[in-house]
Amino acid sequence: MTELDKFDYRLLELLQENSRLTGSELSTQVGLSSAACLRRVQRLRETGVIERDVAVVSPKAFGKRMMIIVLLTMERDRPDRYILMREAFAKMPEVVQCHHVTGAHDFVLRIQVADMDEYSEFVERVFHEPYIKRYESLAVLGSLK
Amino acid sequence: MTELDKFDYRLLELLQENSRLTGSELSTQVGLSSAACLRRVQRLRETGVIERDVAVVSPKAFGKRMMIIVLLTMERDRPDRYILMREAFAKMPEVVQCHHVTGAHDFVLRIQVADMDEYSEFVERVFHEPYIKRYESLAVLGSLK
DNA sequence: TAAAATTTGCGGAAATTTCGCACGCATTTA
DNA sequence: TAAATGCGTGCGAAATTTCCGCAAATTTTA
Repeated sequence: MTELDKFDYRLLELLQENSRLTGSELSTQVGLSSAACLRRVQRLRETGVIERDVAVVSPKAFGKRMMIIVLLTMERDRPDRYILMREAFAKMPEVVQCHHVTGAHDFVLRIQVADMDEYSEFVERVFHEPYIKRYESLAVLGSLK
Repeated sequence: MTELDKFDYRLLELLQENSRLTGSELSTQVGLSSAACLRRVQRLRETGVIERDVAVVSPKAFGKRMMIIVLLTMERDRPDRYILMREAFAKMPEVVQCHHVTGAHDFVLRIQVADMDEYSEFVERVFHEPYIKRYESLAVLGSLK
């Protein structure tokens, strides 16, 4: 893949904000013709610089009003457990993000639920397992980006 | 806003995966005409159920190969500092996500940088301030979603 | 500096989205 | 109960957007 120039960076910047911008809208912002913009965007997609395009759905519209970040520490006896955990988290609709990390904790999860009841039910179901040593819940008051 | 039905949920599910699906592609998956699908999607956007559409850019394509989660604890003397901090974080390109949380920590940041040098430079510049009491860096080994 | 390769802008063609309209279905109103 | 009203559908035309070929321009290579 060839190098990205300032036009590509500008396009990426714009599309990260709003991927529905049309060729001519991009054109006026970037200073290239509409066709040139679209060609470059197409290429950015093909080469994997743009991995995918997604719709961001409001959690509130789904009635999911609470966000919680969980720091998870597992028992150290079974390293293969990490892979299983990741796969399990991937399937849970409450888990909107999951990072495997180094340090005192093993996983950082971002959880989205309707209310405290739903969360405590989730905790009961998922975290009360023998191979989970500790978990710390941080309620999110507000977010950026 | 009126209630969402199973067609809407199906559309949201599909568009969260790939927001570039065309009307006719949605049509075959959902079982409504192309026009009906697009009308519903348009409505979901207007009513804010779909907040926005974004391109997901590969951090690696930008040379940002390291992801770090930071747990930040501030001094408790200046509550107004939180707002300033959030605004400051919003402007930093390294900070791709920022949550203000309750509990032992105050902020959870997700940081994206090229390498350790760039990270230590960032830490030096941002975290070595008198009103920051403590920070814990968790290097991300892998992520889901 | 000349040749080669890449990218651009300009149309027109193809694809996609938007819109008006008539219809069916359910709920409300008289 | 019958008529009226509202809402969403499918169809097809119009509008918009994307895609693609081509010649000119620009950049890279030798």
